[in-house]
Amino acid sequence: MKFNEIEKKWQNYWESKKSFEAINGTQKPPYYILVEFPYPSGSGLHVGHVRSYTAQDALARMKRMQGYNVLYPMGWDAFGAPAEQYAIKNHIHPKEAVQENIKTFKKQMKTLGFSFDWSREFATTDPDYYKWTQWQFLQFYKNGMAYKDTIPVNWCPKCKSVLSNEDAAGGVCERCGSKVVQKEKSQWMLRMSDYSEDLLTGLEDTNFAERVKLGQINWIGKSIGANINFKIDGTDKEFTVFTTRCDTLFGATYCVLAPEHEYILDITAKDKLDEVKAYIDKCATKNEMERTELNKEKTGVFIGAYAINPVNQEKIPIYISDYVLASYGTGAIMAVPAHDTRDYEFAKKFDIPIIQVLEEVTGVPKEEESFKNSIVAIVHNPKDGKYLTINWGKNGGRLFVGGTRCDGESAVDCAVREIAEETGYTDLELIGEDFKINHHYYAYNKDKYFEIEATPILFELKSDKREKQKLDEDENFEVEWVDKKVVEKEVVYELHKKSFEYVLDPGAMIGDGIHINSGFLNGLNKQEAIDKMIEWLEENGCGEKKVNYKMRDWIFSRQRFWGEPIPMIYCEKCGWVPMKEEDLPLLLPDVAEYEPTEDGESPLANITDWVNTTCPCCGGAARRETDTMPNWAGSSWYFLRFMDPHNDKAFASMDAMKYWNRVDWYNGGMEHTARHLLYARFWVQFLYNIGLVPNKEMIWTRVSHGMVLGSNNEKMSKSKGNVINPDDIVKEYGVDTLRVYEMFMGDYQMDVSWSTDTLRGCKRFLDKVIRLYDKVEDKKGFTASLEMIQNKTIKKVTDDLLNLGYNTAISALMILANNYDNLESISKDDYNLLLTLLNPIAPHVTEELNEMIGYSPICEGKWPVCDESKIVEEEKEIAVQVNGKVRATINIRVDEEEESIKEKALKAENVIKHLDGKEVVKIIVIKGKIVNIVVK
RNA sequence: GGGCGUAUGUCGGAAUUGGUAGACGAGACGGUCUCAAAAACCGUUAGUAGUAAUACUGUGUGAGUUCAAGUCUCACUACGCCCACCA
Repeated sequence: MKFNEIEKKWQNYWESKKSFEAINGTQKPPYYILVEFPYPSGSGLHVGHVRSYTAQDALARMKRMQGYNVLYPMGWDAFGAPAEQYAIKNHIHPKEAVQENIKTFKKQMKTLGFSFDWSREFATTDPDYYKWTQWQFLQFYKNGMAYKDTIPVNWCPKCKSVLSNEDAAGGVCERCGSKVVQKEKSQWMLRMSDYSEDLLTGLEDTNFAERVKLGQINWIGKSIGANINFKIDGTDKEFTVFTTRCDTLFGATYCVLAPEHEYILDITAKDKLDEVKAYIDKCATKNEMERTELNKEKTGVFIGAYAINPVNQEKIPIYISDYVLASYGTGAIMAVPAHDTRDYEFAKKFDIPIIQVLEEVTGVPKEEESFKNSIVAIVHNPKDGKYLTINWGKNGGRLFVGGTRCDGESAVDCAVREIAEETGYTDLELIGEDFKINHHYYAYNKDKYFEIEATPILFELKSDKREKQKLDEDENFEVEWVDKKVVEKEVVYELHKKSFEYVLDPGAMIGDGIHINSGFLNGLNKQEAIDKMIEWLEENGCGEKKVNYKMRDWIFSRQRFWGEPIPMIYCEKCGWVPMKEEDLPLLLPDVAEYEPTEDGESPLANITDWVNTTCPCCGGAARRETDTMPNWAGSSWYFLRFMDPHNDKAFASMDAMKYWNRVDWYNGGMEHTARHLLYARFWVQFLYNIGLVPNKEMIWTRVSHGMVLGSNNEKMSKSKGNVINPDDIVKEYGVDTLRVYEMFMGDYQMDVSWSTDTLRGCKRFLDKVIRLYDKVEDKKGFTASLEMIQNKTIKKVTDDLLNLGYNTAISALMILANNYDNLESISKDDYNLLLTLLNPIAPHVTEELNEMIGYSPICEGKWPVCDESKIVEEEKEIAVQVNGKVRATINIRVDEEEESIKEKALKAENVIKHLDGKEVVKIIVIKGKIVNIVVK
């Protein structure tokens, strides 16, 4: 039989037998496997889809054989912009395009033999489904979790359309290339930020992959810092700043308020008012893109007022600048230019003092050290770009000029003196001093440990004028000018290396170190100082510990047609009124024009029949909300619906949800690990808090797969011509080959590129399995010589299918098949075992071969269990190392005594050779693993 | 700029979690079968030297910990993804 006939035959069999339908409430233990439902795009199934669906399918098939009631559902995340764009162009309702695409997807999925429970299929665009999405929105609203706020949106004046951040990347409309502007819009918001802490702690009740958890943690962005109150000089007013670096408070040399800050005009000096107002107005007209543009020159205005630094009562100037965001923290910062990049740039531009309060530490601090002030002098010759170094050769390598400061001598004076003494050059121009470094070292000539505070200083050479060097007797070095490459390669001493980096690329010192110029913080590192400063602030009533989250509330409105209508009505008299629950679903109207309005309202706003309605509260004339929900809405709870998909009384019954309990295994793309997963968890936690779902976390394990790239290692795309269509592969090689290949191609969690060569190798493997049929004899039981490898393979495959080790599972099966192939004949049971283990990945061909030997269908049978007693090895070959190098191997019994292993190891021929003339110091025996003989 | 991840033969990738690096597959080369080809089968395949036994080198770079490092620690480089004036 041809493989396509075999495939059809078994697919029909499964369908007619309803082999994969999950039944709510059976006695079997439930197991819920979920894979992200796709957006049914026009281009059909991607080979990437095939990879994750096959992986989960293999797990589902194994779990069923292990006796679980497996729920492995599939549906469609079918709202979204592409369908709407298509509809605008072709003047048809998006739902028609969506239906067409779903048909294609479903046909492809069926061809690939995925064991989805199709009886539970739905699309987010089904009114029966989005009715409940709308209903849940009403619950958010009724519990005070949904509110309206005015938010700037990306607006393309040419397309007359609101753009997502993605479509507006770089401030340019992705579709037409025109410049994106900001437009204020009143939007629905969900109070997601209220759940920041719960979403963080909830992770402990999940089994998400570590990198997935990290993604969530970073997105939530909890930072523990401090609020610090600054009094405004000469007034009784004060303002509060948020900082994560309160340890640097002694280095604060100015403050900055966001242009939107509420106090500004109250505290601005009279003669500065016009200037300040002008700046505020200018910022207001700038769009978010312009304001957040990278590498932009800093702008700002001094407002003529001063703040009092609470820790040292210093008067420091207050500026306003748009690099401070009103929406984060308190909308005001204390600026520490020495230790913050943005503050540094601003201070340089406005010539504000920079005070270093933290020193980087190099070398290793020791107990008893002598202290010195010193310098590292770097001299640059602008004529040829070379740097002045002194080369000590074997006695210290290449260094810059360095030296110790005499009493009362400034760092620069010291540097000038040392340069003259050691190299003779005197005609220098000072370029700059950089941040001091705290360095620890051991001086051989003095046999002493030193701690030095070293100042890196950069000079330019003005002329070759040179005097005689004044060298001590022991100063025996060459003065050499070398270029930057040589410096980077040969100046390896940490202090000098760092100094060079500092002066070459001056900027804020961001890292950890020890505090200086900081009163009671001196000598402490960053974390110690933060803790101590928070303590001090709280004791002195001028600040407090403050937790901040990056995560904001969820902007829940989209100015689009093809989304769930938001079931809210605006009445002049009653304000915003929710629709009555019994009137849901609020259907999308059936029209054929979806042009957005002139002013960026959703296309729904044009459909007056639909918009105009009556107020559910007073019965008067009212208008519907015309914005729709974001794509994320429907996908935030679809996994609950799969538990009870046909319920018309509730989104899912509590009984059904309690039976399935939660999603045991959820797989999807890495790109969704932050946002989709966070939205879904937020949604569930809210439903839990109002008593509608049984668990606070409804997803247990989450794993993310890597992408399937084109054979050229780039993302598959039509324009690059590297797209592989799964249909073509199926036609030429068969479904099972494609499935085996996609599981074998590489580490499941990492990106892999397509290789048709390797695909052929998988075909060969399946051909070999088919050929093995000719070796099957009508014998009873298992072939004795195969039992060990068989049981090892059972164990390996079972473990691997549960741990994403699909590629190694297949490799183990290949080894088993090779073992079979080496024999003259095998038994039916031998053959059936191989077929069963391979069945989850290659279900069609294995069922067929299994039927040919007269066995009943694998999918109705039991998954084999490893007999541990059969895999105990008695003898083992282990390596013998001499000084860590393998010199021989010896055979030992697994339970062999250490003494006897030692004896054998020492007798091995090649070992004897390597012991010759050496003294054995130690013999390390790791039982059953390795012997290492240490010799001198 | 930040966060996360990755780096192993010609290629995709293994490595019992610190214990014989390169499993399995691909490709290449040589052979068997054949009039021939395909398929299949057998052999070789990290590098260098050697007929061989064997020796040396070798998991992005540099240091370190250890009897022992692909695996742990630190620094660096390159690439990928996500985020980004987040204080």
